[in-house]
Amino acid sequence: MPVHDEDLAEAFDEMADLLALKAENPFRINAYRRAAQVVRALPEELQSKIAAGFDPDALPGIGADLAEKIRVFVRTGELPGLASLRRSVPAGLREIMNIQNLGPKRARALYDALGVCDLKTLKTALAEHRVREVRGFGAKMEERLTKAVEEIEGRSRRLLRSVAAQYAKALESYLRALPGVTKVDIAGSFRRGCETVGDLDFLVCSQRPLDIGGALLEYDETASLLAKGPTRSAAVLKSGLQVDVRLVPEESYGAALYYFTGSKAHNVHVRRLAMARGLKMNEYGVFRGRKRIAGDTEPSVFAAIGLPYIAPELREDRGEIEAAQAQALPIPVARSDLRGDLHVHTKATDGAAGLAAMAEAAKSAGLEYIAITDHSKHLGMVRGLDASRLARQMDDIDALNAALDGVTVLKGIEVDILQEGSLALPDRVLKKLDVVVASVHDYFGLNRRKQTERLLRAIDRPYVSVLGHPMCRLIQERPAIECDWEKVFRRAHERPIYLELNSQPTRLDLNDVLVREAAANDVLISIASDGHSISSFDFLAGGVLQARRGWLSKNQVLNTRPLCELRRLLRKTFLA
DNA sequence: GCCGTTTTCGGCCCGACTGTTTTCAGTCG
Repeated sequence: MPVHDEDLAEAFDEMADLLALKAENPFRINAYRRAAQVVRALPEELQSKIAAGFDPDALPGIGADLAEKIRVFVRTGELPGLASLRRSVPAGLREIMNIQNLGPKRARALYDALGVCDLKTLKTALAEHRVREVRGFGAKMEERLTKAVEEIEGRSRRLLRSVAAQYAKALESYLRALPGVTKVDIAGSFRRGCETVGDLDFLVCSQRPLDIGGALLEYDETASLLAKGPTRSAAVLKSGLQVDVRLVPEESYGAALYYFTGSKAHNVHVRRLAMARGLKMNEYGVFRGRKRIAGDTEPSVFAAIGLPYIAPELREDRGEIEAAQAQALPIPVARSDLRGDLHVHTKATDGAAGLAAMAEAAKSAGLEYIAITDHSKHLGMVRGLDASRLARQMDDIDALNAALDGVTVLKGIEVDILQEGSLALPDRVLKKLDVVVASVHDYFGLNRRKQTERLLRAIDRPYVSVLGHPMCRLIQERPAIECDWEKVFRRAHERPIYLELNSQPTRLDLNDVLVREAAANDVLISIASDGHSISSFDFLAGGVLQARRGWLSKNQVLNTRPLCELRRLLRKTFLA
């Protein structure tokens, strides 16, 4: 029976929630939460790793007990102890303990006092004003909970980073323009470049700190103020996005920026490290005894605890701290390292602009080359190119290149991978091109074995250069295909072909974990816009963020190469 | 339940804010 890492992580999370409801040892609870997080960050599924002899005890935060539980889970799909725990705690309490302002303690208190055992009974108790009678609760809390329950039903979910960016930039400008404000930064998951963002964390330095809460209340886009204090204010925007604004003194700005950038797991780990060195770390600085020894800038904080600077995108406690200690951190690729884009559409198929316009836009975006990769003709792609239209486009590209200065257009195609792994155009057509991006656009639901075989067969075709948006996911809309990525990466390396990191904000495909794994298999990554209009090259910045989260350095990215070297690398993908 | 450059036992990150208290617990990030 296939057992997935996400199922295991969810079981660990449930274990933690139920133990919390029983007010068990918080450190034991935390051990389960940590285990869930560690499992979620794994690039390869545990079931196959364990089958190959891997000992889960080797994972950080996993000891003898959890290792045994993992082995049992992988074998049976059951987490030892979870079933009996479920019987001792009402199931519905789990869903309400994650409501804002309700935690395990309050959820339990409502259950004990009122018999509240799920969302429905909670709603009733709130409506009948029985909650305010419970010891530890009151009218205010009742009001907050009522609001939180309403919000849950409206399902305010995480926003794509690119969407959150619009709200973030507007509020940033507003805060920056306030009298007395000297510094503004956006920290949190936004700064770490996460693909989705749940809230926005602002850091502010101001000579008039007491004004900030009021200013936030007066902001056009503020729906309601959640908190207002001398160092922290919080609000919900009309967009549903929650905003936290922290006020910090200049001398603590770096420490606060570091602290509020997170991730939480990274912070906890680094703080343990500092503690082992006899230092104390918080958002105000690094302290030896009472003496602050660092804190005005982020680099000063790193220096004080004896670590090299770690880029925000890496701060997930996925090995970056150990790498930093070993002086083995990557120098993450930057947007300015990109010289080209190997996945671009035109109005010949579903794009909005013509060849020349896309080439000029690429040049303005600082690129030296692009590959035009319109769709192949296939089911569902109404205007996909057949062999004759493709031939005409190739002639057009020759003519355009003769006229262009400072940017070169390569001939390519985004060819469909058919259900059995063959391609939608014959080899004799593909071999005339510079770049062949092969992508899956249908049959997403094949099982793991079939999907893996399909991709391996496509990789083995003699004229394929890049596997396009390999996971085929749409963030928050469509899950990734099931696939043995380890096999795909190994085959891509042997062949060789390259893997795409598609920069469309809804795709970001490969994701951070798999990008890192692909690069670890010595597969070059093509960071591509998949552009359909002249503004699409802006997406590359988001792709680069994801690449940085996947630890990629410049030399691991295909399109950082100068054109002549790129041509050489592309020729290597064409067999015979 | 994990873990060890003071420890194999006794720790485990830490401060802010709120509401409900009468000195603090719970939640959040």
